[in-house]
Amino acid sequence: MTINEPRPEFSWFRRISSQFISDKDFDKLEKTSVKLIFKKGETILKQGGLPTHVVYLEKGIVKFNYENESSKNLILTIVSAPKILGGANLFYKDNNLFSFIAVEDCEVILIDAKVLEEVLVENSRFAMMMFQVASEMFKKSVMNFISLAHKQKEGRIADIILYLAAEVYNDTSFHLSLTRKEIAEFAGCSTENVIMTLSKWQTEKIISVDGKILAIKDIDKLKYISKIG
Amino acid sequence: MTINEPRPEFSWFRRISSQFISDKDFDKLEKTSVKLIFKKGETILKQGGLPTHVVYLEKGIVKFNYENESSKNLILTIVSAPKILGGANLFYKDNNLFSFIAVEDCEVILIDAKVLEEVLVENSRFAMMMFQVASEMFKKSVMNFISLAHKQKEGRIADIILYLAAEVYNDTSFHLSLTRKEIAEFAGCSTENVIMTLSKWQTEKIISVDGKILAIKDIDKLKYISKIG
DNA sequence: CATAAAACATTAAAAATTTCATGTTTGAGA
DNA sequence: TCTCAAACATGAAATTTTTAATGTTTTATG
Repeated sequence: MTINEPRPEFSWFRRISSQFISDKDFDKLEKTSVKLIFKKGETILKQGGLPTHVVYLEKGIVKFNYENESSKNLILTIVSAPKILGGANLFYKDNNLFSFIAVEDCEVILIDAKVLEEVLVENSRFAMMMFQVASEMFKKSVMNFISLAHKQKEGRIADIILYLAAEVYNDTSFHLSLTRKEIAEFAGCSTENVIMTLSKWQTEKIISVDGKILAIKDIDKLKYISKIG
Repeated sequence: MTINEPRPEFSWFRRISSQFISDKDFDKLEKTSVKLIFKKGETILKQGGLPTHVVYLEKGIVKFNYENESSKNLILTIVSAPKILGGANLFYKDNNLFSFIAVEDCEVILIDAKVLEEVLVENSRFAMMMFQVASEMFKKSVMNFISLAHKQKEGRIADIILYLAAEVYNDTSFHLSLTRKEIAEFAGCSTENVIMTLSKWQTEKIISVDGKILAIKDIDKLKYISKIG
């Protein structure tokens, strides 16, 4: 990670915040924030660490990673910029439940959690807005977990491809920055299963895979697979 | 469901709220609240409905139930009184993601969501507290999902038994109000699997089952099963 | 109290999924 | 550019889990 400009940008965050808090309060947040650049694979915030900062993801893609005692990973969700991360960590005083890891090169702004809390206490409508943002993210992971809990592998992988297209890459054709192994950690199945399923779907012309470029060719069929699980 | 006393009790909720809001604000909440009694199996709040109320569970046990298109149920979590439910619904304006269903006879107080929001906006520390309560609940379901996602059936069922003892019944021996089918819906596996696993554990003297009374006999072994997954 | 429905239970067969073994391709760093 | 590790790929064996078939027990209700 490299320290960059001393004065963060906050463009998207400033725009949505300005309806709720004063310039003075925003300056307070800005002054105590640091902008950092993380390379693909680097850990932005570590599971088990103290939630001293809230992460504003300005650019890039991040995975929420949970590592268990036997070093097996589970990806809870994947999000793309611009977004405020750490909804769970934000108001939760315990150690971080999971890590944030850059899936692509990221620009993030670390906001001092204490200062943010001060501002939230002074601006209840701003606090409510932040809660809502956090709840949205919560909802997304819950929906993924539900898919995971009572669909079979194909339905789960279909859900993930659809989710990536709709929420992360905003396109039915995208440069997949996740490895097969990571998709497996997201779907809660073995790597081989992901590889086999993707190959199968390619021969069935549901998707096409060319190097790292994945394109959904038959979104209706994919949605059908998701539906029947 | 039967309408009971016109004036709700709120005892636990009043005690924790009193540090944050005025008596006047509390009265405002109280006046617009209704106390209801739900019998085992009754739905307190329905999936898909509008989040017009926040539920204060005064007495009883409630399951968070998600029903999919093919009428398969998934239990997200189970909680016991006293507790504020609907953390996700509270700040989330969309339709309810899941239902609250009484697992035992329950006494609940339905708080008008609009009025509560007014009070929250006026009392940011109270809002922060409420969000923290919601986050705690979020954490519990996430931990269950994680267990679900990369443990095998036995590890998952062990996790559920341990969770019920520690968080719901507060005892290693308890009157199990869930059916095997419900445990299966919580563990994300088939009913037969739950039945077999419980029988097996009984012969291995890890638990004892006598009618509806379940007792953990060897908590270390159960924790070991949970750990190795 | 009778009776039907739901819950509980057990087993074998079928299906899904993982593990393992092996090999090729790709990509990052010396 | 060479080299090594990781990613990608495939198939078969082993394992886990579900489904189905069947029967007993418990519980709720007329």
